[in-house]
Order: sequence, then C-alpha cells, then structure tokens
Amino acid sequence: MPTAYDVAAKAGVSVGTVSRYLTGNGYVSAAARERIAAAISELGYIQNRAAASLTTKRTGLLGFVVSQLKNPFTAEVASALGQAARARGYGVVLADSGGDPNQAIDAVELLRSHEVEGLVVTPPESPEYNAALVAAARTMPVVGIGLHTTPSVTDLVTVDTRSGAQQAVTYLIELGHTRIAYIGSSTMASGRYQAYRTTLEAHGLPCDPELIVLGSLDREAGHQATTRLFAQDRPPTAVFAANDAVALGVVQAAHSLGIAVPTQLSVIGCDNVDLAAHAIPPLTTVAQPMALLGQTALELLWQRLGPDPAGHSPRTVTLSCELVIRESCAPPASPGRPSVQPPSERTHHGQHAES
Amino acid sequence: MPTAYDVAAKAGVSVGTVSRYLTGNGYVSAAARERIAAAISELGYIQNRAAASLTTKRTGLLGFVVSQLKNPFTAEVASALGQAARARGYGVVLADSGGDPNQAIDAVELLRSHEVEGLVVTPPESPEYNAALVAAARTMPVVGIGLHTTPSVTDLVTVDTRSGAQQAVTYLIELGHTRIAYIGSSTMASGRYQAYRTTLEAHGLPCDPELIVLGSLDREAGHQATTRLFAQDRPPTAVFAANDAVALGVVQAAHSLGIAVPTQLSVIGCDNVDLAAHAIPPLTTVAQPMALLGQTALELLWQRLGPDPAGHSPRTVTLSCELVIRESCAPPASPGRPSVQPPSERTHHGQHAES
DNA sequence: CTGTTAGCGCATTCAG
DNA sequence: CTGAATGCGCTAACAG
Repeated sequence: MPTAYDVAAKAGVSVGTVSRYLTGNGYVSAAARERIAAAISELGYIQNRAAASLTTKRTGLLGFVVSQLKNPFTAEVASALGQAARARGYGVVLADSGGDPNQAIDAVELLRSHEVEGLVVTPPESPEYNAALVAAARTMPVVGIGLHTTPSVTDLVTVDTRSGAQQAVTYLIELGHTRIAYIGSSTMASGRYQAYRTTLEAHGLPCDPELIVLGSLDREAGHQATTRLFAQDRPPTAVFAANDAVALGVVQAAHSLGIAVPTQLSVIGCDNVDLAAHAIPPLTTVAQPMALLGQTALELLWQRLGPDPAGHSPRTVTLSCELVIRESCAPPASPGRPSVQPPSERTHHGQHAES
Repeated sequence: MPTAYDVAAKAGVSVGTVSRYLTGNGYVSAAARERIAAAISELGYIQNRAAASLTTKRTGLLGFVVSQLKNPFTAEVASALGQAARARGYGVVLADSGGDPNQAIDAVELLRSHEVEGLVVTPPESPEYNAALVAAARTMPVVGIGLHTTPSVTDLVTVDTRSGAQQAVTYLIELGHTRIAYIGSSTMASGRYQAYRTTLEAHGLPCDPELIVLGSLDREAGHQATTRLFAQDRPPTAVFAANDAVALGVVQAAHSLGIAVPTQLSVIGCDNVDLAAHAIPPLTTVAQPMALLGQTALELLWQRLGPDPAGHSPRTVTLSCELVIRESCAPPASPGRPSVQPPSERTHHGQHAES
C-alpha cells in the first residue's frame, strides 16, 4: 500500500502538498496538481481514511442499526440510506441486531469503536438499548427511523401512517362500503387504528366493535381474524388491514372460505412491500416512502454533521404515505342484484411509490 | 472522548499496560487489570480502532458489495454475514450498487479507503467492475457469493441449484407427472435448466420442447409463459419454475385461467423467498440456504485473514439446496376419473430452511 | 509484569 | 503557493 509519501516522492513534492491536494484545503499549483494526480493513478494510491481521521476527527463512517434486515421495509431503507451516504463520500456500517436488544447494544459499541460520526437506528425495543442510545447521543448525532418510541434526544423521521390510513378508509367508503373491518393492533399501529375510527365517524358511519379485531401483525393473525369476522351474522364487505402481511392473510382466508376478492370482499393493506404487488389479486395498499425514509434520515444526520453548531434541538420529520390502488378493492356487491362474476384478473402493475 | 492515556492515568498505570489489557497481548497483573477495567467503565472509554489499525494493520472492518439489497435473498445473506462478522468483533460496511457497475466500482474504492480487511461481493455484472475486483484482490481477500461469473482470483461460495432442481423435478415425477414444463432462463439459471432436462431423461421421460419456455426471470414472464403453455393442445400438468417470482406468475396466470393449483396444475419454484410461504397456495420450492451462504462467506474470509500464509489458491464451497414441500403440488388429475374437488386449503407452515 | 519510546499515515500549523 | 515539523490515539518492541 503506497502512502502519501510515496505519492509525494513520485510527484516531486512534499507530503504537505499531497495532503492539501487530497483534502482540497489550501492552494496547490496546477502543475503540482497534475503531477500528483499522475503519481496517484500510477501508484494506485488510495487515501487511508483511518489515518486521516486521527487528525480530522472525521472517519467518513456512519452506523445503521436495524432490528431485522430481512424485513423488506428495512432492507429498502438501508439501501437508500447507503446510497445517499455514498453519494456524499460516506460509508455505512450496517449492524443487524436480529431483534435482540443485547446484540443491538453490542452493535452500538462496535460502531462507536469504529468512530462512526453518527447513527441511524430503527426503534429500540428495550430500556437498556434505549439507554445505550442516549449515551451514544451525547457523543454523536443519532437519528431514529419509524415509530415514536425512540428516545427524545434524537432526531426522528417518521411516516404519517395516520393520513395514509385515512386515505385508505376514505377510498373504501367512496367505493360504497359501509361495513369496513379493521384488523391490526391498537398499540403498534395506533395511528392507523385511530385514523380508521375517526374517518368512519367523519363520514357518519358507525364503528361496529364486531368489525374490529386486534392482535398481532402477521399473516396468521389476518387469517384468523377473517375467519372470525365471517363467522358473524353480518360480515364486512371490506377490510382495512394494519399491514400487508395481515392483508395477505385476509386474502388467503377469504380464498379458502370461497369468498372472492375483490367482488365479495375488498381488502386494503399497509406498507406496499414487494409481496403486495405479487399477490392474487395485486393488493391495494398504503405505500410507505421507504427510500425517502432512508434519504431523509441521512439528510438529518448530514445537517448535524455540518458546521452548524449542534444548535437546534431534536427535530421530527414526518413523511406522508400514498395510496397505491391495485386490484383488491371494488364496490360492495349490492345485495339487491345478484353479484356479478369476478372479472378475470389480469396482471397489472399499480404505480409504485419510488421516490 | 477519553483516550487510553486518560484510562492509564486514572488507573495509575501506563498506556502500555492499558494497551496490553485491551489487546490481550502480554501480561497484565490481576490488580492492574481490575483498576483498568474500573477506569474504563468510569470514563466510558471506548477504544479507537482507527488509531489502533494504524499500527496493527487491522481495521476490524469488512466490506460487502451487493447489487440489490432489496432483493430478499441478498438481504438475508447480508444479515447473516453481518451477524457472523460481529460475533468475531468485526463490522461490515455495506455498499449497495443498485445494479450499477459504476457505483459498484466506486463502492469498492470507498471500502478500500476505509481499509476494510476483506471483501464479500455478489456476482459482478461488468468487465470494469470485474477488473476492479481483481485489482482489489491483489491487496486483500475477496470472496464471491453466488454464480460462477466471479473472477477466478477470488474464493467462492455457491449453491448447488442443480441438485435442487433435480430434487424438484424428481418430486414432480414421483407424484406421477409426465408432462412437466420448465419456465425460466437458459443462461442465468443454466444449472436448473440442465438439471431439468437430465432428470427427465434419467426417468425415461421425453423432453417436449413445447413445454419449455425461456425468457426473463420475473413474475411477468411466468404469467405470459403460462398463458402460452395453456394455449397448446396438450398443456402440462406441472411446472418447474426457475425462481419463485416466475412461479408466482404461473400461479397468478393459472388463477385467471381458472386452472386450480395444485389439483389441475402443480407448481414448484426456486429460492424460497418469503413470498413463497405467503402465496396462495403456499408454494413448494427449492430453498436456498441464504443464511448459510452469508456465514460461509464470512468463514472463508476469516480463514484468509488468519495467520495462515496467503497460501492456498482460490477455493469454492458449494452449498446444497433443500426442497421445501408446501401446498402447490399434487398428483396429476387422472384423466380417467373425474378430478376431485380442490381440498379446502388451510394455513399450513411448511418447514423452513433456517440454518 | 510494567514504563518508555518510536512510529503508523495523514492533516495541520508555521515559516518560508 | 510549498516544505518541514508536530501530534492524533494506539500498539509494539525494548529495557527495566
């Protein structure tokens, strides 16, 4: 590995000049500039940022701690974050805790030992991890992604799922549905749940407790909830699910119950994971701006890293959702006339929320 | 940020001793050890690995360059790789090229400037990128994941999809199918295609060219291929798809054509992405050992990083696939007796290939 | 077992 | 505009 001294020698200048060339601080004559460039490419020289960081205090490294990289949502955020970082000459050290708070804590320590300049984290799940984050935040900027459980010392970028949920329910109402079920959790996705209720009320629709099933947020839960809903006297004609996994479970259950989607039951999900487009039928869903989340998180961090005094207090940026209309929703089958045969479904790409 | 000197002062020893304590090289008395530990935790001291790397030549950083982190396959490999690395005290800098060779090249340079000790890469897509990798390999170990297109200077960990494909086709044959279609690509997944043909032949089955549709590897392709297959006089009773996306397309097409899966058409995919388990019906598929891939890649790198002289030449580790049987396959509807009603499908978790 | 010292590769003064 | 000198935080000999 050639060093800056090697470059200097080959270019007939001193290290100081090479350094100035590299950092862009201070003046370097065009002639020197040229010779240095030549030397660098001949030698295949690559600056050692670890060494540079010793004096500059900037490693060019950022840390991203996630709880589940397999989660497509997380993966896409990570992807966008990483690309945005690289565009600014930064690398991101990725640490997947696998949902284990202890691993997350270890990860934070590892990242700190690598002198990352800032941290982006998905919502912490334990008080200990939370404390580790607070401690870290005393040393460097930390921005949280997602829910509001992140300690308040950090900047935050979240998604206004509430308005997304509102759009979804409104859409269903406008299609003519009046018996709209909610399947989800009241805690994890409280915004969606509340939006569901308020939107219903805003349209003068009753909020039948029989149409609300609260539980976990996986496919299994969606499946069971649907079975239960249809065991009732007056089943819903539409379901708003708190996420796509649940929605998929609903579709699956409907299928085995012989209920056609969307003609007999409209289903709408949340997140717009890849799964959604591939479902049968392709799922109408509230899309999360995943790429934008990553980019925004980086932007927030970037500002904290800038020259501006650590001035401003924790900020929160809220991104909005977008309803992606595919083929899992239709007007309710009017009980008056016999319900039509399901239209033959065809492959159709709904617009994606690539931002 | 406290330094080792601060720790030394507080513990009443010298930096040398602190360093020995930290690295584990050389002896440190129990007494000193204790005082140092105390000082460290009181000060919240964290070793600066960038500084350490200056002398040790070891940054504790690894690089992972991927082409698509959103790809669930990649994400899971990355997750496993990262966790394995962290278990050894290493961090991994993740770089997503988004499929752009130029970005990939930039990424490699960025990683090198951060002095990563080794590189793990998914298959390169361009000659230039390939060259960059070869250049990098002169400086540090590089291990490739996936297909065999990776330059031969590197270690490689691949999956024996051929045997997986063989299992899949054999399974179909044992169920009684004789008209088994192949939908996929002959280039990208050549192993699978060849295995399809040879397995058919090995069982004395003809290899009807009308049952082979080659194209791209996405859902759309699967959909179209299926439509085409069923426009023929003698459609297949089973389809082996080169990946899950294609298989999903097949299922979708079958659904719109009014063909029941699995009673009228058996479908089998490849990869076992999350999608597969969530499909209707849950998809039987050839599972890739994604986590194992990541772990193995790390292990290979680890060995190269060890004291052993850079001795041995490029190695290739081949992992085997496993057939995950879910609900998308059944014996062919015997034309003799009327085909039975589709059994009501139920949620059922096939075994996962978590390793 | 432990203190001392000399770099590692680079960015910065500070004089020229 | 540029060279020489100093130190970043730590490890690795080397004497004690």
